[in-house]
Amino acid sequence: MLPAEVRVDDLMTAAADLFIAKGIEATTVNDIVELAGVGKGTFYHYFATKEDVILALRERFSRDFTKKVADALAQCPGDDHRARFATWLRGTVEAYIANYELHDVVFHEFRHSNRNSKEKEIVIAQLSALLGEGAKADAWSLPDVRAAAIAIYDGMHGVVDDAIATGNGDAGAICDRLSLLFGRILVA
Amino acid sequence: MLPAEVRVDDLMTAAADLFIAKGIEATTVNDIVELAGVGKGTFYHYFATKEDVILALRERFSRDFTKKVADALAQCPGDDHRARFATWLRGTVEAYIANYELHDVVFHEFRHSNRNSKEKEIVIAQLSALLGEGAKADAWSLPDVRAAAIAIYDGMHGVVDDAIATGNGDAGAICDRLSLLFGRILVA
Amino acid sequence: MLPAEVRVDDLMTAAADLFIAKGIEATTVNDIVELAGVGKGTFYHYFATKEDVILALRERFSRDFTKKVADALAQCPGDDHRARFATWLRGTVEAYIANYELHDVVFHEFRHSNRNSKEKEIVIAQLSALLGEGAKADAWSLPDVRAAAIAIYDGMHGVVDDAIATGNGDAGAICDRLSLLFGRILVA
Amino acid sequence: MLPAEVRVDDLMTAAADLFIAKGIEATTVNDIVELAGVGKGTFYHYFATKEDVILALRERFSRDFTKKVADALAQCPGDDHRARFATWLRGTVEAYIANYELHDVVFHEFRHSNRNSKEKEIVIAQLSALLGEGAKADAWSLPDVRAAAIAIYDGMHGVVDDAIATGNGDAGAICDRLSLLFGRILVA
DNA sequence: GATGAATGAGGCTTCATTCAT
DNA sequence: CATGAATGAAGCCTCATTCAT
Repeated sequence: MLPAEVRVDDLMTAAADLFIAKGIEATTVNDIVELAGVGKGTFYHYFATKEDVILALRERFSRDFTKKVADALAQCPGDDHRARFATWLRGTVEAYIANYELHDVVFHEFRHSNRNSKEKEIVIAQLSALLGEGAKADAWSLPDVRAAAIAIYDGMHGVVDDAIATGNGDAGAICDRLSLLFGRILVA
Repeated sequence: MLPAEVRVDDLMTAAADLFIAKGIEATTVNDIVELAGVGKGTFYHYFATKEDVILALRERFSRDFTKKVADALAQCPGDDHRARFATWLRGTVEAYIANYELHDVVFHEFRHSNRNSKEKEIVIAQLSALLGEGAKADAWSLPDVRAAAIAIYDGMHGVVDDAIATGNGDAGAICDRLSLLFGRILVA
Repeated sequence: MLPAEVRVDDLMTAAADLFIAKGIEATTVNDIVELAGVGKGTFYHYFATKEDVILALRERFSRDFTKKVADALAQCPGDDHRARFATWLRGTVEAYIANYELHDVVFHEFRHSNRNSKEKEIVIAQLSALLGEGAKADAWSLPDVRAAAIAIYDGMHGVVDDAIATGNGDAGAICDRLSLLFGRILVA
Repeated sequence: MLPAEVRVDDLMTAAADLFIAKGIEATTVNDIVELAGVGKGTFYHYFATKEDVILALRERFSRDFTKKVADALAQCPGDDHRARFATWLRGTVEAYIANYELHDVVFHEFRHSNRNSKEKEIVIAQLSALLGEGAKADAWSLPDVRAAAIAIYDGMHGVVDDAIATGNGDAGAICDRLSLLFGRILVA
């Protein structure tokens, strides 16, 4: 009888590992509890359904992701907007590379008819704010901040995915390439 | 006893409608044959497995998509690279808006652990070629054509998704916004 | 691949036997298909849920029951109302004795919040008609035909149950006792 | 930490309410403790199993029921047998109407293969005694006291059920109708 | 006394696929 | 060609009960 948090965490981690390894559908609740080393009832003590773990994983992922980037940004002088963008890009790429497998599985493989998830919205809001501040301070001009944020975010995803797929998974190189690309968008 | 093609088409269309409405997993072969108005055995006459329909749907979607854009490009003078890009963008956005629901379901919901599908590769190749030609003709310069193609393509997807989600699904307005954005990337 | 009716019947009979022997709750769908000698899927080919068999059993029971009594009554001169009541009583008691186990299980053990089932209503209507005709022909008088029908029907059930429980399960003797009792109700 | 009796009573009442509302099977021990506002362990302090509550509920119901009728009868002169029967009828109908939902659930829905419960036997014995005394005193004659008691008791149940179902749940009117009916049985 | 986390056996149901007609 | 009855493996989930705190 450990504290509830420990169990929940064990179960979520076990689930994440299996989802990554075998996919969501192929992973059974049995697999999860076996790997977590608890009884099946325990799973349902903490999660109402199998879907629930996925949702919890999503939230945990987003929370971690957003926090990591926010922490990095906090280290950055508030008025050097280009540096802030570079920091955002670096943090985002690194966080994504570190966990893209879980990201894939949890955000793409499982979509219960929610095209634009709350989670993505948070990330977009974070980037939009950064871009908006830069625009306000005339570090760059942007006719449509939100569209730019989305294009940059999804563009980043695509390029990183491609880098991973083609084996060029080095965060530094990817960031350089993306900086060049997105630098063109962030002009006066 | 209609010609086989008609049957196949009926089944694919029924499947597509159901996949969009209920998702792939929730759609059973029973649902499909019922909507198509044929017996269950007929399904297995034309498709080896349920997966097969999805694959067929993917191919049909890609074929249509690529063809539509290629046709539009064919109308365009080969040396006006900016116009060609505008044409590509317009065609792509329109085709995507017209069928994004099927696109979602068939390309995202079903991923047999294939991060970069053959189909996406074709589209990227098409755009890369266009961008490469423009670069070669000095219409613009591009340090990394493939990265630019991917970023533009995925960026476009994200912005269109957002436009649809927020109810601004007008192709013209979206293209204008995207032209402004991507125009910045395509500079000398 | 036998005709559908055969399978349905096999399954219903197997279910009935098991319900009687072990009770509804204790009987699993597995038990049923095993006894019926079919695959588990076959069960769900014909019945949507386990409850469905119970409902089907109810209807079959009622249909048989009503028909048996109606047939017996058809043999009876339409104007000898006392004889008709005796016939009804005899038929009802016999049919009930022959199948009270199934009756118990199917009508009492399983009640999905339906106090007065459609099935009972049919039987009551049948008896009410008989009593009403007798009253109209002055074979007896009855201030409240429906109440009398219900009291007689449920009273019969109770007495037969008691006879069965105490081992006096002889239909003839039971009918004699009941005739005496109910004869008092059916007076001018 | 209330006195044990209070706890037991809270649990029984919670259970009764839920059994009535959702049925016995559908009611979980969790539901019960939640409604009672106690921990799950507490339930098992006072009841060995879930069945135990049902049994306890049965006994409480029967005790209350029998007592109520016995009290009413005690007010009645011992030699006015018709009045005594009328009192019995009135008390029984009223008690039943007041609690028929619990009665249903506790006596019908849960039957551990006990067709004739000990509890019913008590009630029948009570009525049999009353009828027997009347017969001995020549207030009426009865060839089979037990059969009459059962028929009257079950007949009463049926008629009251019907009255409730058809919305004529007035105890007075029901008793009038039943008096007329059963009065015919209780003749010299 | 009171709690509620932990359990695990076992039930119901789904559904892709086959194949005799 | 077309059908749909038959299958059975496999999954999700329930819930009464226990027991360490």
